[in-house]
Amino acid sequence: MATKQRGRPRSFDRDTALEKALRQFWEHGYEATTVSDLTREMGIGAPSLYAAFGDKRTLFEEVLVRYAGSYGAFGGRALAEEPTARAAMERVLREAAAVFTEPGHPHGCMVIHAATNCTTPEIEQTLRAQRNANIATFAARIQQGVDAGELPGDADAARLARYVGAVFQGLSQQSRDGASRQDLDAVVDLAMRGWPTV
Amino acid sequence: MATKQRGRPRSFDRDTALEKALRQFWEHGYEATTVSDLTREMGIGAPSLYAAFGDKRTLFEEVLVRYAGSYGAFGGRALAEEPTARAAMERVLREAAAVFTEPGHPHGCMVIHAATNCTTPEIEQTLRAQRNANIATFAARIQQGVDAGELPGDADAARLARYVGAVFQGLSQQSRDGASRQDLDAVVDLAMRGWPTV
DNA sequence: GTCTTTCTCTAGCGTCCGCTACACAAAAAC
DNA sequence: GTTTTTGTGTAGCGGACGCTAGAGAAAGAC
Repeated sequence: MATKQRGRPRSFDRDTALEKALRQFWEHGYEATTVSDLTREMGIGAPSLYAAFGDKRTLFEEVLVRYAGSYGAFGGRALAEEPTARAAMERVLREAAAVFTEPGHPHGCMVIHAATNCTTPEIEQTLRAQRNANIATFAARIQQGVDAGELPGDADAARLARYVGAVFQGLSQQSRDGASRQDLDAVVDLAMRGWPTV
Repeated sequence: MATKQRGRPRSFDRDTALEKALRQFWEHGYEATTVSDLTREMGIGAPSLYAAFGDKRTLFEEVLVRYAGSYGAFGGRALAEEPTARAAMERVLREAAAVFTEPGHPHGCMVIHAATNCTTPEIEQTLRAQRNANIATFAARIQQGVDAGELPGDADAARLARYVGAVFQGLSQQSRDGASRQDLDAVVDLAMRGWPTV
């Protein structure tokens, strides 16, 4: 494999261009980002974009994968690495507060904001499913904590997970509306006071 | 005033048509709602729409006023009628959980979701300002509670208000993603556990 | 060098967008 | 009745959208 390519080589770096596309979709959302916006930011012509990435929707789907593996990967790490359910959920929220307000890229969570007003139902549904799947992974981690006796035996993992998800989404909206990392950390402080103890 | 109109009378009820427009904007957002969608749902032709409501943007602004005075009015009532800051904030969240999931109209809060991915910066900014203004009214009510000794003297009204705002926005997103009123009530239960006591 | 393969550029396709000119219809004023 | 005023329907404007045909440019294979 990886045999030498014949023909004229691509004149741009595909990975760099993909990152530029990601930033555009993150900032403006799927539909509000036009192919013209993309080609301008990526520094390439429309035919090059279509040759390298397929159509706009396929490009967006590739952007989603890239996002999940980079800016959106902190959640999975927190779930895997923290010793307790509470520590995992708090770390998810703390890192969200940090990433959502980090300078140098758009604020908030792309999965929450990129297809809010979307006339392509499949795209809207894809992101909605992603959000609900994330909450389901929270619930699974919390249930582990319940089973381990970290939480009261009658604690409802699904409800706690939805609570964390709602706060997470609130943090994202707040960061879009101008809140600072300190502002969001204060929200997390208050949110974690609701966490049940044995 | 109210002297008899000359000329051919309007063949549709303006208020009914405005409510239909509100539902469309609430459901799909400002930009994803086309004039064609509006005329179809309102049951009128495009020239009638433009004669009665001005352009699309002016119609949306009138829809915002109507929303604030109807579906969005519960917040102001809670702030004015409840005796304590805590009761006011909890009622805001409880009524949000109810309204956001009420059958018969779109779910969630229009001010939060109608201009998320919006290429008209003025519209996006108008709704952002509305959201932040709402949080500021929360802060003012909470400060009253602090001054009245309902809360610890060092309680930060602005931070508490932002917390309530974040939970409010999380409830709205959750309702859009399919959460039931019971689901949201459970979120409010947990959220109010974070509220400070003297 | 020539041939083949692949990328890039110009130019423009068809469609939908918000919006409106214009002719006609329906009411009050007279 | 006629005149005046205003709403409605048809039909289409200019522009932006996502996308692509076709010609030329730039590389490896030989």
